[in-house]
Amino acid sequence: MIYVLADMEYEGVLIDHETLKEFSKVLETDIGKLEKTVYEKAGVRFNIASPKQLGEVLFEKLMLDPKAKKTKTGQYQTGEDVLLALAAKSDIVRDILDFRQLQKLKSTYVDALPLMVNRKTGRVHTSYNQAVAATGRLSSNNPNLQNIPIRTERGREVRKAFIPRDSGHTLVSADYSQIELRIIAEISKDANMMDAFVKNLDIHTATAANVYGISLEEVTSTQRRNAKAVNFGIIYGQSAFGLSQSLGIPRKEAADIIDNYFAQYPGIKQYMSDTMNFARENGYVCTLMGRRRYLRDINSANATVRGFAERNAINAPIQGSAADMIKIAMINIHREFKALNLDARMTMQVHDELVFDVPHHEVEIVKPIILENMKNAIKTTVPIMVEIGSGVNWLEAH
DNA sequence: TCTCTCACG
DNA sequence: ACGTACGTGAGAGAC
Repeated sequence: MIYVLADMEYEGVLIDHETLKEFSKVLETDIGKLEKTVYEKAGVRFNIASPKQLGEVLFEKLMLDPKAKKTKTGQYQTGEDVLLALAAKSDIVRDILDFRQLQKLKSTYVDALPLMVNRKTGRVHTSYNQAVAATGRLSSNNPNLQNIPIRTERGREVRKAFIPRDSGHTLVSADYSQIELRIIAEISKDANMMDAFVKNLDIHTATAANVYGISLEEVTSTQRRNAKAVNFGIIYGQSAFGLSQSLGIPRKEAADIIDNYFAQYPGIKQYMSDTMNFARENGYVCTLMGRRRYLRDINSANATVRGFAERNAINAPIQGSAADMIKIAMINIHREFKALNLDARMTMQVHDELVFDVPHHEVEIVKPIILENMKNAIKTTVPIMVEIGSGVNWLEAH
């Protein structure tokens, strides 16, 4: 793996300066407008980027919430969830949320990435760390290329600035579909969930049909949304409280959904209790490939501390097995590219996605190599699906 | 250097 | 009564 990562780091990625420079100006203008509006609505100039000052303005001057909560250091909480709850009745809060989003984009990505370009190569060279994440995932720093925006319209603009090395190349991106849910199906051998993947169903729709006892065609968008939240929450050991918070529904309703979920997927319930028992007796848990995560707090007398360790015990084999799988795929793809003397290069890894810089004439050669190696990295019963695309920038390739 | 916030899977 | 979903890295402010 070291050799693969070294080659990726040396290779680096090309950034389109002009796109980012232009975007930075646009953001600066928009941020300036938002600042002005916020000052007018607040009746005072202050540093919006300071959580301390912002909390005082919102909760002492404007009295937006008499029951505003404070952090353990005595500051008002001004996190996104807090502000979103106030946004419905206060347009200054909506402006502040917009300000935050744009400020983050500008300072963390749009202005910072060009400064990371290497003088000699003209490219950005991240570091991939193999021994940071406790689950076996990689991490990336200087700069972090594993958290480039994608969820919002304006965030996606940043991805357009990640481009091939020249006009003779194209970016190819391949990502695993629902890899963690496939792995929990594989590890738990739950018949119902395996069946959904074997039939290549939309897993969240299939889960909704199971949980609500209806046919696939009858599933509403709300039911699918609820099922999706449970599918994700389960991977992390989420409680009824947590599910009710994330969906904005009563705790009783969340508890019913979870009960139905475990009734439909008894193998997953079994996996969770087996894994916790294993951890209690052995002090560690294992991935499919035998990687261990030690859990020193698994038998702690402190329920909160123990709860954290228990959720780690459930999550680590899932997240860690997915990490093992993509690493094996990377080694095999790297080896095959070398053997065939290809000019295509692997340039980025984002947990379930690989990105390549490929000469046009090699695109149709590398696609099957990438697909086969990603799908077959580890022998599984559950089918593993990979989506692949190409384009003139990272957003288009995705 | 710590805290808070927020970007990603 | 308490806390409540896992894994990261980075920027800005405050001290």
